[in-house]
Amino acid sequence: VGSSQVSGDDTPRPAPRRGRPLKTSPDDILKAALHIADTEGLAALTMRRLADEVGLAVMSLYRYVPTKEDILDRLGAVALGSLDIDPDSTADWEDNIFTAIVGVYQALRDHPCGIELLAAPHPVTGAGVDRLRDRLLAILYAAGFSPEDAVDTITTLFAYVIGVSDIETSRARRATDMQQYIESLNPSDYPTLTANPAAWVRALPTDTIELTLRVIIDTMAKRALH
Amino acid sequence: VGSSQVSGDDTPRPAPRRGRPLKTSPDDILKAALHIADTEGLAALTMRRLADEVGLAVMSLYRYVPTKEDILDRLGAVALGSLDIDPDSTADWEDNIFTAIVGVYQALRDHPCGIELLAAPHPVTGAGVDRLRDRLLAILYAAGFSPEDAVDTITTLFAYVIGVSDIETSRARRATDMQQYIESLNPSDYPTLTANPAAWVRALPTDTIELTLRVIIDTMAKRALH
DNA sequence: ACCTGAACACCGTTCAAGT
DNA sequence: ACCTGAACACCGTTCAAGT
Repeated sequence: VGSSQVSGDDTPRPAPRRGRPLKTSPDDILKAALHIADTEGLAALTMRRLADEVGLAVMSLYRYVPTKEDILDRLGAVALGSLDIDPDSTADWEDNIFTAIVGVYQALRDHPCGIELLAAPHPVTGAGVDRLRDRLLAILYAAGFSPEDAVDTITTLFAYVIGVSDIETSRARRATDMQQYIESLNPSDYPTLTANPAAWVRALPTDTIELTLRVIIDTMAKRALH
Repeated sequence: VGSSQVSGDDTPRPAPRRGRPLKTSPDDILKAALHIADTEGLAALTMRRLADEVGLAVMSLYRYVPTKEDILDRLGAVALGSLDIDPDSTADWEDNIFTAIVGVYQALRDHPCGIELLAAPHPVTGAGVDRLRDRLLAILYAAGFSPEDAVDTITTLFAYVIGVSDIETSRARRATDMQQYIESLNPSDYPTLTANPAAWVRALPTDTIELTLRVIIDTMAKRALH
């Protein structure tokens, strides 16, 4: 994770030779965009806001970036493609899958905007994400999974990890008013919910998340490998 | 599910007595909003688009609905609150939880905008959703779960169900171009992924979803009840 | 060669005017 | 009593003009 090179890799961008020096770079703009989207949500990512952040006039952004949609594409690639999946050949395939998917989860926690982008109509692609898909499949194929079982397993693991990240970041973004809201409900209408308002806003513990992932892997393996 | 009454319940709205008859009702507006948001996504839900749909000028909407945010609130309540959870007292608590969470999944499939709303910074509340939370907790408390274990179990099940719905609807909305994209990749870079482009766009089978839910319930029960 | 303001078609919403 | 257009502060983006 955490490489400072933020741009997609398949985009050669030769440095300018002469003339006025550039005020910034596509990479810096993308880094600023990622920061805004992660901390304030995708809705806060505005061309005007972004221009402010990098100290440029709005229209100057278009010198570095073709369109806002392109920024979103690259954001998805960065948020989810920054992790390196290097299966440990001495480890169980179960451990390799587990480690990889925990990496995905951590990437989503580091970059909450990744979740919003995964939910968006636009598919999240890019070298990093595609490599991730490819490596996960390779691990499962090597373990004896059929293509269908392998994809179902990856989808199931992703679903869980996306769902957890989704719940956690939307909870985190909306401060603490959920507990107040529960406390304001009529106890006779919602007796069980109001009996313990604090429990509901509790974060899912890491060991529960990891246990669930391991159980999913086990279950899918049993089904796929008879 | 499927009641025709779409409004929240805690909002008494007395019928007008005299004067010009109303062109429409808050309920009809909400129904139209739900339709747009479900079929075209939350981003397509525009006050202007909504006004068109109900045959009103934009500003006339504000006679029925205080603000767009209020519409979104009610949308969440409708999308997720329309299901009736009535635990069968003759059945296992496991079956009751399973049935309820499958109901949630179906509600999310019927109303994809529910997913977008759950990911939004605004919490999804309303009588239906709160009752659902209350009933699920009650089932688990009765089974002997601690408040923390109960909430963790519900969160885990919700996470999975939200993640699956999220993946499925975003796949559905983006037509079929993901397969084309995979086919366009360089096989030497992504050998496993490109070997079977069709497998990736496959929908998660219902029995895999149900198996996963049952396994999660089992696992959490084992942990919570020693 | 790089940067930027005015302008356009959108968005939600206020407010005063129409019937 | 109900409906609605003009107007405002936003949004992404085009295009012509500034240095």
